[in-house]
Amino acid sequence: MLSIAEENYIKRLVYLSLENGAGDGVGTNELATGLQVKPSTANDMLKKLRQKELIDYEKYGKIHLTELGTKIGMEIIRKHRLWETFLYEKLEFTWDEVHEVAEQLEHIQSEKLVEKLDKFLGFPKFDPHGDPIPNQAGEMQLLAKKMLAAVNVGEQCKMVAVKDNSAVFLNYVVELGLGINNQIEVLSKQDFDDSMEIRINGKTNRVSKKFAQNIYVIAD
Amino acid sequence: MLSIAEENYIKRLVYLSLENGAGDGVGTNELATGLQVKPSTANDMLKKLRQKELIDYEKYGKIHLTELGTKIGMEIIRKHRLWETFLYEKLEFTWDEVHEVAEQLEHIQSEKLVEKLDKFLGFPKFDPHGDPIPNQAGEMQLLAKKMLAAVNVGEQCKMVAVKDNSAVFLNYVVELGLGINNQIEVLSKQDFDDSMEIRINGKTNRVSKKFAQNIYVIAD
DNA sequence: TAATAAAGTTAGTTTAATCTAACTTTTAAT
DNA sequence: ATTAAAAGTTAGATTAAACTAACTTTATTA
Repeated sequence: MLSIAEENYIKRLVYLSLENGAGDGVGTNELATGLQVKPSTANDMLKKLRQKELIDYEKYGKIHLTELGTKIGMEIIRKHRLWETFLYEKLEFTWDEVHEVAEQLEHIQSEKLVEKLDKFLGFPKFDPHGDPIPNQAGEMQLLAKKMLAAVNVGEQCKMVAVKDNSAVFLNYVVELGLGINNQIEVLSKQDFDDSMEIRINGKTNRVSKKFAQNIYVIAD
Repeated sequence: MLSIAEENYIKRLVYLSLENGAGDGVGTNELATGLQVKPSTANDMLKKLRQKELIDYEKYGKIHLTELGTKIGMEIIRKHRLWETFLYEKLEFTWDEVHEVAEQLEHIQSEKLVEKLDKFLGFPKFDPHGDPIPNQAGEMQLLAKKMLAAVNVGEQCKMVAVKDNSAVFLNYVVELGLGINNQIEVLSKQDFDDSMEIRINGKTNRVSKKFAQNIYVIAD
């Protein structure tokens, strides 16, 4: 069984592998930064994880998760997202509060707990941030998510997730009356600063480029 | 903030203090045995906990929790029993499965989580084992749980827990129409074999001494 | 009450996860 | 193509929580 520290390294590796795309692999410094540890610390842990056959890499080379490592990582993400859903749906936590507590809950070891929780929540497919929840086999729906900034004038879309999970950003989102699965229509764009006018539930707002680059949508 | 190890020592000290009664204090070996560590390990931790003013003791003397130590201990027990209740009531865990998982969940740090969970469960006063759940202030109903076998003829009581968790026993309990919080009236006792006649929901049954020694009740 | 057992303590070691500082390899830029 | 910067590694130190072995104090009992 893995320690909490080991689980955190594996989880971060899954996220970074997805971000970097395809078989690009992950770097030591990148990983260390993401975990807020020094590269030397990450390096030590990487040796241990390779020993346990959860990752694969050569000295000075990129890190890749093995099949086993990926499976374990997906389980942790599954737990994280199920707990986020629980906190949001059942305990009235807000969007920005769920993450921190889920970071702790994701390390609880009990297969039965995860499956019962999943059932209790009605087998949700997405968490409150709109991110897909992996199933028991570690598979998850990849929805063709894109940035709001990439939507053309006159088109409609549906918000599915946010990129930035900070409290300041999420508060702003809520203030705009925007939530998961809400429709957004792009009314106009300014070439000068890439700000855009959008309509949410009949209400029109102007949002910045930075904002539009932190909202994930799907075509609608 | 306390580490999981520190929390486990404090929790065990609360239980042992209650068991030993009044101001008797707890011994190092007793504590070490309860936590499945060596006395020397416990001794080191005790120094740290004294440093943090959670306990009070002199070299070679008995250990007493301070007011702060007791408060923290009761919070951990509160969390443990709320989680047990959650697992039992909401996730269909059985009586004997809840403890192990609650041992992990009790260490999650989030005041909001505890209070929201309490509310979600409808502010329960007892956990699935019939043990009282401390309130936010750390106070709990001290119910003098006793064996059904110890109830006098003519008295009424309420079942709060079972001692034996075996399937054969639990099946028998169910067959008798007995469940948690059910009233039981002791109608008569046979001095010969200590069997007793009891009334459950208007139905009268004769049960053995062995049975009566495996049902916990409180006066009613 | 003296001897022995039980309880408690100390000193020194181990392991996991972190750090700093110094070093090596790879990558990028002039 | 050299060299400087970035990325990655190694060595040695630290802290928390555990251990063993040896020791001291307190309690028991013959």
